[in-house]
Amino acid sequence: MDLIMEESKRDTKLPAILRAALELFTEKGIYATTTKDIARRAGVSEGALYRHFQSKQELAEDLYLTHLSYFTAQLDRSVLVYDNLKERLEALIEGCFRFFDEDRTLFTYLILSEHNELGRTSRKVRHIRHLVRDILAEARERGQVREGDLELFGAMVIGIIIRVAIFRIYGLITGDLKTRAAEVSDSCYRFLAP
Amino acid sequence: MDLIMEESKRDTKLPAILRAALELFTEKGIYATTTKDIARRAGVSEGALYRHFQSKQELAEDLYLTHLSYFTAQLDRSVLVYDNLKERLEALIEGCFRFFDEDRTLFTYLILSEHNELGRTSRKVRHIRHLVRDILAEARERGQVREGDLELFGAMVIGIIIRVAIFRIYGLITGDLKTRAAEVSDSCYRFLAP
Amino acid sequence: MDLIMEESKRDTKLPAILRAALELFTEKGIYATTTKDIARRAGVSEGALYRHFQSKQELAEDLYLTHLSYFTAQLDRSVLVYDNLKERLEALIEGCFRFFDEDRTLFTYLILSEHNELGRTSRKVRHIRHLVRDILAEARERGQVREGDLELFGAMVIGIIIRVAIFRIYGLITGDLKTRAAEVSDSCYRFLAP
Amino acid sequence: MDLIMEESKRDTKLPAILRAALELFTEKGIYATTTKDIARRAGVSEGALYRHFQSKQELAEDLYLTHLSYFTAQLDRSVLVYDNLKERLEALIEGCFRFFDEDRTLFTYLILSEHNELGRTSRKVRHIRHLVRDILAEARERGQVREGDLELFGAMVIGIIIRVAIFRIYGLITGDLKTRAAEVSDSCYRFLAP
DNA sequence: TATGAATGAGGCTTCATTCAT
DNA sequence: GATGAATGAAGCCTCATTCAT
Repeated sequence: MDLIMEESKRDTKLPAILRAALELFTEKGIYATTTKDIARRAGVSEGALYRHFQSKQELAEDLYLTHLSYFTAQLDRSVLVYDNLKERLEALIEGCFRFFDEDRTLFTYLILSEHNELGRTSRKVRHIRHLVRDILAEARERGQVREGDLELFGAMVIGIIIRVAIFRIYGLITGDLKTRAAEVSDSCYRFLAP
Repeated sequence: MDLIMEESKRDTKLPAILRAALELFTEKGIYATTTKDIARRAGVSEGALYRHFQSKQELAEDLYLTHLSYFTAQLDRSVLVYDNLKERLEALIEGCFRFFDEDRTLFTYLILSEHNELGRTSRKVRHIRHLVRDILAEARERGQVREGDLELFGAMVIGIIIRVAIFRIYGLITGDLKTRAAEVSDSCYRFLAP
Repeated sequence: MDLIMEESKRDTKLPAILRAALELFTEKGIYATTTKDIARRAGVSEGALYRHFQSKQELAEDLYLTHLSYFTAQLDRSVLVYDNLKERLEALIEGCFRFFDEDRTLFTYLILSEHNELGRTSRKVRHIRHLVRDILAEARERGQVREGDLELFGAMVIGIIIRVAIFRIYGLITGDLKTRAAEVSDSCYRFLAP
Repeated sequence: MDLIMEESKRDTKLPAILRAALELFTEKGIYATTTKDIARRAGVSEGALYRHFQSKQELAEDLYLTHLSYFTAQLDRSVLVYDNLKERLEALIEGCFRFFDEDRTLFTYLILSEHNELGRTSRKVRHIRHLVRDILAEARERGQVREGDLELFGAMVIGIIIRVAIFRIYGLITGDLKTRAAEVSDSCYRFLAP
């Protein structure tokens, strides 16, 4: 009984606000999204936003930091199951694409958006960029990567993942990305392998 | 005499406006750039902008369409010199990277910015995306590309070019990109070749 | 038992609210003080304020009217003990300064603040202004005040009391004001005496 | 002709804005005055305020610093004509009261308002408080002031000037204050003289 | 023609007050 | 009765665009 009351007290409009903000930030960018937009889509008043966040900016940053931490941690775990480059690339790319298929909006906000608007905040958190760098560094130690600048290779892997997702959004590619994971990771392996 | 002075005034201000706008749009985005910003950096009054453009939006679009057309046309010519995938990739990537080295701001505005802010306008013009698509389609006809979805391959090539440039901007890669062109086009060829 | 707890709860919160409000109104002014400020400093919820007062304005007015009535009545009594101007001035000024020393915040709220924010309300209650006027009128009848406009003299006496207190707050004067009472009332007497 | 054009260019709404702001700040306080109030009374749009000032606060501070500097400098000069306490007090008080009669609103804003809202800004400028302090210090050196704390005496003189003006505003005193100057400065002299 | 003051719409944020729990 | 999330009305400020000079 008490529990229920507590529950219902907590029955806040926060989730609706978060979802509305995420969608709009992704669709139009943080700047172009107005607080009124968010409020309307969330079905609340504008003032309600400010019970949960001090500013629109803070809302955007919270959304970014919270979810990106979670996503990267998950991806880290998936990758660490394996110890060779080929399987790690597969795990990485499949993890990304599965996430894209499950919540395209969130993936777009976290990974595809360039986020000049978040400023330094976006550097505070582990990103797939760091994961890729780590994967390649370890692979190099084990002799699983051919000669060449690792940062350059990292840029290429990440560029591939991101642009494939963007093509999917624009409809230049169709269907679930998951079904493309093997082909993409195979391609990456082709240019990385010794 | 008056005429000449007026002429030269006009000659003198438009380029300043265009350059100022380009820089600011690239640095902060179109939305976040104010007309006052542009006027101040160009050394003209705010009102003066409206002698050349009907709106800030039009200025942004003009800038995009004009330069992108020109760049893509140049790149088209460079690529058409060759008739095989390997050399065409080299021409493409070297063209892009050389452009990046020569005018990073313009390259960023044309190719790296996602430009939600330009809306449909950004679809009106030939983009390197189309060039890559054409290169791959012809290569496929000539049996120079292995099996696999061409759109997917295209996404990957473009993703690589773009992300390498972005890494350069963030300082994760250093030096002129031109020096990386061979390594990058070689990598592309490795995963595209039959 | 429950009743007692509730009773004591009520007993406990109203004074906290009143004190918090008084302090904040004095520090920042009524306008600049938010209900959230008051609630936080009093350790209650914002909603709780509305159990005791219908509005922030009413709280401010209550605070003013209640305490000022009480203070002026006390001062009236102190002054009426005497029947000559000299001693009455001493009683008046010592009463004011002692009050200042004992509860500077309350004195400031009642006497030093100009209270545009209270509007007409602040005219509803007997103020030291009226007491001074009465003292001087009686003194005039008894030939204890020299020639001159009594209202002007009243303004001067009150101005002296108030400004000395303000100087104390700004630290331009130091120590308990009580120790200055004799010197100040003597000065007043000097310019009032025939 | 050119001159006229230049003049008319400068024919800005700034004076109207300054006057409207001054009046409203004096009537209702800075806080309680909205930018909309100011704009309406000045007959301009709200945005127009921001061409001349960065914020409402800056407008309030400018108004204060500019005019107070000017007023105090004038008063300084009037007082320095004399070299004895009696005449200096007369010059001081007559200067204040004449100013009050000429522009009551401005005098109120500069001298009568407590201006918690201006914060530290209000300490940046010479105030009649400093002038009075200087007058008394010199008089003490010349043996023209009786024993006693000079700061306390200063507080009393200023308190008298201010409160007389406030009584005039409330209508407790009537007529031009200038006509009261002699009586007031005489009273001050009575309690200051040895 | 060039300027920059002005406009007016709209953005972000605050806050007294209400109300469901 | 107490809580604090929510409301809705302002408040301050920004900015693309216009227009008198």
